[in-house]
Formats: sequence, structure tokens, C-alpha cells
Amino acid sequence: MEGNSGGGAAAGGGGGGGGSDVELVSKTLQVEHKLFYFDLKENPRGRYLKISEKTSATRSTIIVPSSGISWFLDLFNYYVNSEEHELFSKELQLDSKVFYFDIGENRRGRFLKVSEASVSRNRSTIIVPAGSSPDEGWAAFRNILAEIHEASGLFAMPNQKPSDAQEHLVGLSDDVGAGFIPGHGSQPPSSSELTVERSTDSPGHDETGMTGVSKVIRADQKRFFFDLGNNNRGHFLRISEVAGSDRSSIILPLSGLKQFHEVIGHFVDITKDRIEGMTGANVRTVDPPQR
DNA sequence: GCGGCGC
Repeated sequence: MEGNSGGGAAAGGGGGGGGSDVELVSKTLQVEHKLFYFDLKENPRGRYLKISEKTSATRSTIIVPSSGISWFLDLFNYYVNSEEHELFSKELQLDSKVFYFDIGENRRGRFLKVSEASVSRNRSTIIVPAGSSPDEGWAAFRNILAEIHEASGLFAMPNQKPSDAQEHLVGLSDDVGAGFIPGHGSQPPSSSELTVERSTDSPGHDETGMTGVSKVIRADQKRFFFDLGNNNRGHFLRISEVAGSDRSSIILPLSGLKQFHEVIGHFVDITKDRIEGMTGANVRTVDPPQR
């Protein structure tokens, strides 16, 4: 809850020496008799999520690159929300790593085996029990991933108010339509893969009623900020991409907004098949074993 | 207080 902004998000600046990775978020989850540790960490080479499974005797760990957190979230949502008979194994390719998601079952119950295979590294595996109630097991695991995914975005954006993210976490579906641009309430907030937040700055000033209106969307690990502004040459929409500590933006005069919208719509149309569901980019379904 | 995974 505290403003843990840390100045400029470029924690990579002060190399820090060997092994002193900064811990941004740390959470634990107990499922049956297992303990799962979630540590979002950062070092000069980037950010990653370390997930450890600890039992009384053993401990195993997988390392998820930050770009994979949203994929993990999607995959756990898939396993939580799917019927038992339609659960398939999945493979998630991230950079040089491959994560395998496999369902298993024994007399203790159902479980999801997540193993990480990378070059020159022994395969490591964690096993997450399905759990007997919707509050534990896979769903609880999913919830932690969602919290970390949220928090990860906040760390990338020092000016972001944490309360906005909390609001987004808590609000289930009713608040999706809120906070739209005044006078333009026509667009439906269809966000299947994308999650939409809003951050309105200084609503007290309403010179034209338009400046200061902002929206934020997130896709994978990137965040895109949309800000209406104006200067002596007119009104414009600034679209900024923020990923990690890098950001860049384009300035779109409002006279070009309609064409922009049409072109985006065109690409949405021709790529629909790939962005719905999860057969596209990195995740692929693995056929069940024949017998 | 469990037990799967791995060769």
C-alpha cells in the first residue's frame, strides 16, 4: 500500500554485485501441506518471478521471466475455469525456456505439474494440488499470480496510484464501463485479453473538458497510456508504451484519430483468430496421450 | 500430515 516507487524505476543502474537481487514482492501460499513461495525479483538483467514449492523434505523452484507472468495467469485461469474433461496439457515457450503444464491424478487428488525446461539446466518442477474448494489450490495460486501481476505493473510505473490497481482487482465486472471519456460513452469496453484501468489526473481542471483524460491498458508485460492533451497547435492524443524502464510515445493529432481507429479495427479483424483463446502466440495445446 | 515430479 505504501508508495514504493523507488525513484526512477531503473533499478538496473546500480549493479549491486553478485546475487543481490532486489525483492519487489513476496507472497506465500499454503495448499494442503505444501508451501508455495512467490518472489518477484529484479536484477540488472531484468525482472523475474521465482516460484518455490516447499514440503518438509524438498524444495523445488521455477523461474518465470516477467514477460511470462501474464501467461501463467492466463494458463491458471484456464485450468481453474475449465471442466475436468476438457483439461489439456499446455506448453508455454518463453525465450529459451519451455514450461510444461500437465494434469495428473492419484489417490491424493488432482494436481497440475508445472515444469521448466531450459538449456543447460536440470528440469525443475512444481506440483500444485487442485484443492477441494474454489478458495484453495489452483484458484488460490491463480489469485496470487494476479496480485503479483498487478504489483509488477505498479512497479514499472512509479506515478501510478496503488489505489487504482486495488480498485481494479476488487471490481469484478461492474466497474468496467466507468471512467470513460466524457461525451464518448459509445465504445463498449470489450477487453478479453487486455485489462483496462483508468487513471484520471486532476479532474478539477476542465479547460475544455477533454484534457487530462487518461486511460491505461496492459498487454502482456507492457502498458500503454493514452493521454489527451493540447498545446498551441491543437489537441492531441499521446500514446505511451511502457515496458520495464523503457518508455516511448507517439503524438497523434485528433484530426488523425478516426483513421487511427479504423486502421486498428482493420488489424483487429484480420487477427481475431489469433488473439482469442490461447492457441496463438506462446501457448499451445498438447494432444492427450493416445491409448 | 499427506504426495505426485525425475534418470
